[in-house]
Amino acid sequence: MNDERFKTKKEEIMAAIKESGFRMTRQRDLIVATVLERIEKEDIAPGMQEILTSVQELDPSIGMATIYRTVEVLSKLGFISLIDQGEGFNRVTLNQGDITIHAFCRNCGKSISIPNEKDLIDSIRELTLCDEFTLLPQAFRICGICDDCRSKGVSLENLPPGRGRGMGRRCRRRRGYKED
Amino acid sequence: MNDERFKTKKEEIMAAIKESGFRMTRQRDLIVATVLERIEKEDIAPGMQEILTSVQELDPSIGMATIYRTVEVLSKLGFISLIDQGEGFNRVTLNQGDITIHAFCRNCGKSISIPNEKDLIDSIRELTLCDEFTLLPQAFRICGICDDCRSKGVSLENLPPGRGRGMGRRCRRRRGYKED
DNA sequence: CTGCGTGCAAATTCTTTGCATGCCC
DNA sequence: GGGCATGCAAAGAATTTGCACGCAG
Repeated sequence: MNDERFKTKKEEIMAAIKESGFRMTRQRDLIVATVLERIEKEDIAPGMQEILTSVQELDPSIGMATIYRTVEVLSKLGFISLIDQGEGFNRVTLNQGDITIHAFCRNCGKSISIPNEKDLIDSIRELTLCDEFTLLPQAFRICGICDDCRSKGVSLENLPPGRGRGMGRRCRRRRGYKED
Repeated sequence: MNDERFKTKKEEIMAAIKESGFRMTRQRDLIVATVLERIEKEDIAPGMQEILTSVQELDPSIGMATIYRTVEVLSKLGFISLIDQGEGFNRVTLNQGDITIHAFCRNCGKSISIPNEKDLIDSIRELTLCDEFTLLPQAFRICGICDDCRSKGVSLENLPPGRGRGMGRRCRRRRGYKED
């Protein structure tokens, strides 16, 4: 993914934000740029916390609420999708056309490229076009075990927990709990 | 889905629980039965709260923690998957073989049957078997708009929010939110 | 100017866990 | 009888929101 396309995408998004009646702010500019950079240059679907951390390197005053609110706008405009990989939080993926497939290794979390992704997308689109219902633009996640992990002996039997929102979390800290 | 198969499935699960070293309890029996009934008879992927409510009709002393803990066991044994449809909570689906596809209408929430589901499953399996990575047993969700809603004029443009864990929730009720 | 967007902190919801006690094997 | 399972309530994490103020248009 070259700078050319990166810039084009960013401008496309910014234009759409304005056209839709939303306002273009310094914060939104930074967030859009950060998300695009993460996704397009590192091929990673970033989590909300990661986005916040990156954005705060450029402007520490930006808070998490703004990240969520901007992501909501981008989602409404159809540019991104939120996917839950069972890690306990959502990740942001860029929509490629109407159907995006995101495969990852459930052991190491790495993105996995699907050899015939286009064909698979076509299969999904074809099978669901047949008049039963209208497919919405969306992102699919496929979980597997990558080659590296597999060769290290990781298999279905010895996978780490990782199901549910935080299932298997262990350490806890105390925080003032409010009762009313 | 007839009673015969329902019973068989339940016994299969209960046997697996014991064989794996877990214990079979009155609570687990009720939960397994309830989940199977919901899924196989009503063709619905129930949420945790729904399961609790149903189970409590049979035994009001059972708490949510037990539901979560039992679901975790069933998930570990590979019988079910948790899927997040962007509603703010997980739903439980029964794994059919290694790949399950669950399509639903993003407007009314109804389950949608995919005409050529088997073919689509084969496509996924085929494309991902090719030595890049090992596909894990899992459930996919496909969001669309069902025929009914579509004919009522629902389209991509006027869909209710519904993305993220509660994104777009508007009316909130106080803490003790129970459906009854 | 007008009112959307932001920052902050508190609130909310779903989920998980510590602990005392129950009951499967 | 030993130890996993359960119930309860508190804790925890991610996400959302109310409010006062800032800034885009």
